[in-house]
Amino acid sequence: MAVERISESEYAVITPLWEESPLTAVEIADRVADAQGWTLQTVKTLLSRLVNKGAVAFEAQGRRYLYRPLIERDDHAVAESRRLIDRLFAGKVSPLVAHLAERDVLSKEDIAAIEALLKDLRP
Amino acid sequence: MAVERISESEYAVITPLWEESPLTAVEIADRVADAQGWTLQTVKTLLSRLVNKGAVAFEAQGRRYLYRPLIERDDHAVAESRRLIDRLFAGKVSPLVAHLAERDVLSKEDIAAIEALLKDLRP
DNA sequence: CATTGTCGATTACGGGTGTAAACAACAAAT
DNA sequence: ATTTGTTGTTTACACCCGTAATCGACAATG
Repeated sequence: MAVERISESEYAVITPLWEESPLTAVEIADRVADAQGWTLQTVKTLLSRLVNKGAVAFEAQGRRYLYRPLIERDDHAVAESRRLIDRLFAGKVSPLVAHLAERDVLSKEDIAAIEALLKDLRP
Repeated sequence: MAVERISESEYAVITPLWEESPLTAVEIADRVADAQGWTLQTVKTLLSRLVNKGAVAFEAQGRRYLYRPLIERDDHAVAESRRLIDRLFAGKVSPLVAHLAERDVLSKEDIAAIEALLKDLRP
């Protein structure tokens, strides 16, 4: 079953699970409280939506659940990136980089990093 | 007034206007019918939402409207790209390129194009 | 035991989205 | 002049999203 897309808020909630898992709802809420300022209830709602979407699994530990991610962070990042690149740049990455460069969104270090990794791709 | 974000469907409808403008609702519907298969009504709904969002303007020509874009294609592309890169890659482009390279999303030509344009950035 | 706290589950609710159908006004055709 | 078609406008409606409040069950505490 293909995993459904997850929303931006759901992404914020699954992120701590990619760093450490399993975690309880309370632990996750603690980790996102700072950046998001959500109540525990909101985090629980987002968690159950993630479960419904097949992106997160849980296992009961006594009366509470331990959550762990079912999707990979990289898979999600690549899928979302491809969607955007397909839609906005006809599937090519160079126009994206060109536009960002034009708008000075690329730092010196970022540019150097891209050049380095592309160089390593060549046989 | 900051222009609101536009949805994916709205993007599909404004796209023909970036290629040629002004256009009537019927002309736009014709141009997207192929890819999207929407009825004229749907296209009109999306057009009026774009107008409400300040992304498209119209001018009455007799009984029908001539639409033209108010936002730039590049501005939109860059804004959406930045959002994604900020969210998924902490604002850096190199991890994006790295992930795509890893998954073989980058064609030979795409890689060459990126290298060329980055080289030209250097003073 | 009875109260209080805590869990997950259910319900809420306004706004956005995808996808139109219905409507009112006007023009074209008969 | 009446019918028919075409315009934009209004209304629809189910589903997703952000953001919870409420509820019923169980646990902890007194």
